[in-house]
Formats: sequence, C-alpha cells, structure tokens
Amino acid sequence: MRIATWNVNSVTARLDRLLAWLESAQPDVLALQELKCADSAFPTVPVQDLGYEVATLGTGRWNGVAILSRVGLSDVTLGLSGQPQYEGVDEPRAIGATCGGVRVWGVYVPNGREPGHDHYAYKLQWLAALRDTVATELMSAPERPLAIIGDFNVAPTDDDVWDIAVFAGNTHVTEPERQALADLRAIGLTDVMPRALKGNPFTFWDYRNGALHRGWGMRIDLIYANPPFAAAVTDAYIDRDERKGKGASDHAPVVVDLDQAASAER
DNA sequence: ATGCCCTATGATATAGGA
Repeated sequence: MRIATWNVNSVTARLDRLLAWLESAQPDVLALQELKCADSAFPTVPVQDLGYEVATLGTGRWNGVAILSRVGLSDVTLGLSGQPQYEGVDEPRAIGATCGGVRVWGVYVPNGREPGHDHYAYKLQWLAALRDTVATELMSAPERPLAIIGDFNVAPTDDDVWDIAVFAGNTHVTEPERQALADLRAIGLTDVMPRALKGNPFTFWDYRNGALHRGWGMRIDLIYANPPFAAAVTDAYIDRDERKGKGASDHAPVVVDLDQAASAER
C-alpha cells in the first residue's frame, strides 16, 4: 500500500499537477493540505474519475485538508477533539479516515507566524489537541496501523533545515515546538524518515530566491507512525521532482510504502 | 539546467505562507 502526503498550496491551482501525479505515482491514499477552497469547490469529479473516494474539510481562502483513497474511506473524522479556535474560528486543519485498515490523520499544523504571537500559542495548543485526539485512538486500537501525515510546520532537528543560523528566533525550530513534537512521539509514534535526496531530506523550499536550486529547504512534512505502521514500512521518499518547474507547489509530496501483507493482516 | 514568489479575494492592495 502506498500512502502519501502533499501540501498543494491550492488544490484548484494545482489540479492539473495533482491529477498527473496521481496517475504517475499511483498512491492508494493521499492526504492533501492547504486546499484553499471550500468543500463545494473541491474538484471531486476528476479525482473520482481516477478511482479515488474523497473526504474534504475546507472553508475557503485559507487552510483546508482532504484525504483521497482508492482502498476504502470510512470513519471520517473532521477536526480534532478539543481543537482550539483561532480568533473564534474552527480552522479546517485536520481530517482522519480509515483506509484499507490503516488509520490516517492528515494535518496542516498552524504556522505560528512568530514566537510570542497569538498564532504561536495557538500552534502549541493545536499540537496538544492533536496528541490527545490520536492518543485516544491509539489506546482503543493499539494493533491497528496508524500514522499522522501532513505539514507539521516544525523542523524536528537542526539537520532538518539548510542552515539553522538563518532560523534563529524564528518559528519552526524553537524548543517549545520541538517539545510539542516530542510529546506527540511520546504517545507511541516514530518519525518515518524518507530517503534523503541530494544529501538532504527536505520537503519544502520557498518560492523566492531560487531556494530549491540552492538547497535552501526544510523537512516539515512528516510521517508519524505507530509500531504496526512503522513495522510495515518498506520505503519512504520525497518526490522532489514534483517541486520543479512552472506551476509547482512549494512543498513536495512525501510517499511511504507499506508491506501489503503486513498492513492487510490488521 | 530544475533557475531566482505564489495564491485567493465582492481584489486593483492585502493577508498569509515559513
């Protein structure tokens, strides 16, 4: 089974690339982030035409998440339990579904903007709600493969950015953010590392200043897996080629392959 | 070369991204 995550930075602007990528990469499950469209505007028909069921959570201009699956899509959960609001709004940033016996959470963690900003406190609260939501599921079904996949907006270690000195005082690398990821792992999840490409495991490169070609990237799109999921992993990689050229997202897809038998037994 | 911001919005600048 092939599972993937991709921050597409507008699913409507990325539709041609999305459809082409589904055909070339052949994922069984794909979590999308930053749809930037309402549920009613999601391009459901062309995706269904490629054999995928679709569950979306989108409200419009910002955020928005979806799960696409061609191996079943059930027990869809929209949002986190105890999810904090930002400025009185329940933002569409998390969606859970069970696909082919695997529990998948697709997440778009808040950016945080800058340490000290209300959005930064919200980011940490949001990650705590994610931990609590998934911890409950892990306890109720410990043998079921589960992974949180998506744009975590935190670089877990200094090696996950091209130059840690550049990020001094910025979000994505602060100790509280990394502690929030550690707290998430502490409920029984491990970081599935994709194969490094060009020596680095980056998944995001800013659009500006030729960042992709200068290697100015970050690894912020992650796969956090429970033991049954992690034990079934046969490969994981970053599709850096999808970041190239005109009309690319600023994030590359991250793909993980699971042993069919190991995941089907559950 | 892969090549030096992009997206959505009751827009014509602004907010947000990271």
